Amino acid sequence: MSPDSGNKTTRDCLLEVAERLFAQKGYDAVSVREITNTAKCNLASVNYHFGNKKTLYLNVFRERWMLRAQYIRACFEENLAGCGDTSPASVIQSLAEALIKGPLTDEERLFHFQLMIREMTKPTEAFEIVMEETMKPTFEGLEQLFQPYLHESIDEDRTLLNILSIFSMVLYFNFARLPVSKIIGHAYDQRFKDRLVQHIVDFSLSGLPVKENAR
Amino acid sequence: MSPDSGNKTTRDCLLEVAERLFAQKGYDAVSVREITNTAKCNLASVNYHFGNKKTLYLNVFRERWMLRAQYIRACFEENLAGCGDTSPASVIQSLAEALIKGPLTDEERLFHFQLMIREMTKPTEAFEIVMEETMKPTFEGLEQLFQPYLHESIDEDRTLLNILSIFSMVLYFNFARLPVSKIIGHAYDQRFKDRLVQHIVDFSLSGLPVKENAR
DNA sequence: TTGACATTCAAACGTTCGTTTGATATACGT
DNA sequence: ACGTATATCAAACGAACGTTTGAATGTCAA
Repeated sequence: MSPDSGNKTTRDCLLEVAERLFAQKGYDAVSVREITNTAKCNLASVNYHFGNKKTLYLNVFRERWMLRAQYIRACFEENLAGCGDTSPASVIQSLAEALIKGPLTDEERLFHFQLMIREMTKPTEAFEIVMEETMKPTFEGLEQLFQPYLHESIDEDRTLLNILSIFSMVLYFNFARLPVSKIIGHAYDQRFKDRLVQHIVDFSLSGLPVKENAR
Repeated sequence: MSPDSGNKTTRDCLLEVAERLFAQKGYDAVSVREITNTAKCNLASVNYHFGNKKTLYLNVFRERWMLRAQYIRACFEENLAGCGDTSPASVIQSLAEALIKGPLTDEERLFHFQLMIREMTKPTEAFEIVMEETMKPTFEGLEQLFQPYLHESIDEDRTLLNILSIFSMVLYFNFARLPVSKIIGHAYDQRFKDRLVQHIVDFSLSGLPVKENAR
């Protein structure tokens, strides 16, 4: 046993290193040699433990990505339970906090959403995992939570568009840190993340803060 | 002269094919051989006309991406001029229409935003082009348009966050067609795009359509 | 201690990559 | 018609790729 350092198995070490590199550079830009060198193990170990590079990538989603998605979901449900009600304000607040501050470290969160974005721009087999086992259930849950509070005239499609819009903001502020930082002019520290959550809640509930007489 | 078909030069043909493939698959997943085969020209022509693969990629941004960004911007300004005023509703409507229906074909629009997303997740030298020459100027213009209509208490940062939120929706609905289609349950036809524009305007101005007594 | 199994290792496999080369074909001013 | 610059071509270059191999090492029940 000679993985990265500590008592992790070579297999786990490969998954950990692979996740970081795949998220940062994308599947094709990372070589098996780069993974095994970073993990300080033999070149052949990827094929020994996972069969091939593609299956390693897939297992990053199965064994790591899915786990993180479950953490985030659990955090959302805890946040919401702590609110005492299921008003849209509470739901959005709980969701934004789980996704932007949440249970993950900054690094984990970045990898998580980078991998997600990569699957959306160039879907592989992992796309099904992301969609069917994570996004669809979450969106259906949100739909049911919002339903009683929305105007009766709002059909299902519009509710989904609203949820997608909230999701797009969370996703964007998570993966596009670089351009956001460039435009806003400061880093993603704790204070900024608090502000981000507040902004997403405000914007989702009221849109632009326009003067009444100017609409 | 033996490019793709018609009277385009080999150089232009290479740029055209390269844009499509880079957008669809990403820089590393596309080989020079795949580009030159698709463009029906010789393997060496990439190096003859552009020096190397990386410079070809960069020129896709310089000669094609930037041009499209200018078309979109011009379309936005036309739309806004047609509105007769610069109220937030008119600005957002003009912006959403330019970006979602706009002057580009569906294919062009997809490539445009896919390339943009790729630069945001893994920036190269092209990132500077996207940020400094396109996004920053656009955002500053929007900021000045919104300013007179927003509550005086709103500082610059909050205005930028609002603009980024609108932008995140447009970006998401443009590049994430696959997951959006999967969740909404139908394709990106003209009717859906009309609806999308209307939704973005509504959501940006009012947020969720929540009953008054439930906020 | 032995034998069976799981894991790690250095080395090599054939393939594909980006790039270079030198010959050949075409276009154009003189 | 000639000479020069421009463009295209087939072929080859060395390097890096994913994967395979077979020997070496470690682990542990019998």
